[in-house]
Amino acid sequence: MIDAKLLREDPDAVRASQRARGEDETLVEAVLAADRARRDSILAFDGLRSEQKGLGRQVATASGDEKTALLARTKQLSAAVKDAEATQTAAQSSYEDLLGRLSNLVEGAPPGGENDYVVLEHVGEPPTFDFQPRDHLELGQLLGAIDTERGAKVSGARFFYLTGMGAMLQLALLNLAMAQASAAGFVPVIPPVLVKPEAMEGTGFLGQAAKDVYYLPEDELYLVGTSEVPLAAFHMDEVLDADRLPMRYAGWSTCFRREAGSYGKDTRGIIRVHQFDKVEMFSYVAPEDAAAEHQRLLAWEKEMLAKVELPYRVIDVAAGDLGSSAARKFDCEAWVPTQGRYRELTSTSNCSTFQSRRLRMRLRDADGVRPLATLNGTLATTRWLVAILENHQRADGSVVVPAALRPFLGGRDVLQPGDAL
RNA sequence: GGAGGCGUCGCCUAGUCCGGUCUAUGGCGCCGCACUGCUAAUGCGGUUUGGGUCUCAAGCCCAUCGGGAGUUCAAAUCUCCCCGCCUCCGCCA
Repeated sequence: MIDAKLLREDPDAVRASQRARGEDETLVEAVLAADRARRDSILAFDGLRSEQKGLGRQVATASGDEKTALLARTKQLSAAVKDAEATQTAAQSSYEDLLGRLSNLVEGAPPGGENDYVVLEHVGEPPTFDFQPRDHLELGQLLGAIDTERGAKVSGARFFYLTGMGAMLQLALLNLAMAQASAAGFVPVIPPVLVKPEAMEGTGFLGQAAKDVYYLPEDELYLVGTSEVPLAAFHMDEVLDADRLPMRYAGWSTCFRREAGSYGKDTRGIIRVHQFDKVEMFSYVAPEDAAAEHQRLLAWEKEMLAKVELPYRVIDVAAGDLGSSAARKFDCEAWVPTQGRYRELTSTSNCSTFQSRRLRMRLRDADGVRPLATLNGTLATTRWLVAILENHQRADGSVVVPAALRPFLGGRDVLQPGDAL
């Protein structure tokens, strides 16, 4: 939810943001009209209610004929109050519905759509092989690490088993990420992955992303596509003391995505799957600190990528490709040798005050209570295994384990085909 | 799954049976002021959140007693549904 006051005072800024995203500009007019209707209805209701309360106090102390007369008047008024209240409730909810459809205000993202990102930097060199490199699935099968056939047999397309060293490698990666986050001051969290509609709605995933969300109608619960959801909703309906900020959490969770509309895309291997694991960073900060925190999250992602020794580039995602909650987004994309291109491994979004308004989270400082900003960023996912396997492979199908991961694998420095667990 | 209890503006708490100056009591904490070498103590005042009005502020107004619906001229208080917490019983690990 965007700042209603800003919308009223500077609707052009909101129109410009909608335009940059390629979204409906005329929505701005509709919201403004609904806002006027809402305020009119509040004015009418408050006035009547005030009168009713005054009369009520007189009734309480009156008696006899005087009381009878007062009761007659107040009875009439009561009907008018009921009408006004119904009008107000309707006006309020239609206003909120419209306001909720506006995406967050873009802050500095390049204009354009999916292909209009700006490359900010390249880090590391793509490896050169004097042999024909194998892709991650072939390596995974050689190493007994990835089993997509049985994944499909048991659960369907886009499901897989991690077995043996594959399972261990993923645990090592996620543990390394948790260790880094914890050392940086993040509170480690293992959150619930089934959440109420309120949490899903509040984080902005029931808008344009709704088709990618698993829903359990019997229980009215959603499976989260990222621990961003439970981490953002963690402080729902709370007022946080400003001197406790920034508050940082690192969530480890399984993530579930329907991947509707991506049929035929990345069907091989584990690049795009319905279920994977992820360590996610999440920050609550003062709005004026959000841009700086965004850079810090990006720096922590780069630190993690350096630890697993992957070549990658950083892109500034274009306005039209942002999620509805994000004001700006940076992705780190690792080189995938067999695809000859960079693929997203991390994504960090500055949601400014958009999520905190929807989830009714505020900060309290000397000046009073005001919204706060939320940001999130990826620290490791199952997809990282793709890049690690492919970039660190050797001619015999073995894979060199990056030094930072070895302590989490009992000191093992190479994964060998035929390795016993 | 069955039975019962509880939920009040940071924390604790009065009020709910029997609806009406509840415009929600008191304490703790916190903030401001006064007094005082300093601190402490004491005294006085303030202290939920959201919204509306207003150029801003102050002020004023409305809503808010877990959430929703209902009864009533009037609901913290009565009725129903839901949520959460606790206790006991049953069942399963």
